[in-house]
Amino acid sequence: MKNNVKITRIKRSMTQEQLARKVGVTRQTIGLIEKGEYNPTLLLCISIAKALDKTLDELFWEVEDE
Amino acid sequence: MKNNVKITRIKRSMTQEQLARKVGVTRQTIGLIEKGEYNPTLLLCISIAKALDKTLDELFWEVEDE
DNA sequence: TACATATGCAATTTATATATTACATTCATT
DNA sequence: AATGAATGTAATATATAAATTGCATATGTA
Repeated sequence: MKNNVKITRIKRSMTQEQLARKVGVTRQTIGLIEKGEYNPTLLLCISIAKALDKTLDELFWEVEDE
Repeated sequence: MKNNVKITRIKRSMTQEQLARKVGVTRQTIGLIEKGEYNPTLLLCISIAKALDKTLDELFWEVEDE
């Protein structure tokens, strides 16, 4: 479950902590999602996408394998 | 959490049961997701999208409110 | 009418996403 | 080298996605 969260967050000059707070989850949750060994819920994916000004597809669609 | 699963499934002439089987979940899970009062995981959303030949955005992105 | 198919829905159980707490590591800066 | 900020990671607890079972309802059709 690879995704583009980490690279996009860094481009936005945000820390995991900042993204987590904006999205309303803990830093650890963001870290695990970025690591790709996690299966977040749809609402969380949508929140992350909006926080990073991206769409679901841009962050989570056919990033690799799957 | 509205989405376009139901309308797309019907266009494809599939039953909830058929979609559920193709995706590997139960009919009830599909029913609840279509009803929109459910928060499926990303992997399930991706499976549903592929089963219906759509992308995440087409099924789950800014369908309404949010 | 009677029967089959598709769907809605509710209760309970199970699996897992997420929170919480805590500590280790990396890296930049002083 | 020492300090602090950012991140990795692990154990346990809690919330909730999803499974399971079962029954009700609607609708088409023989």
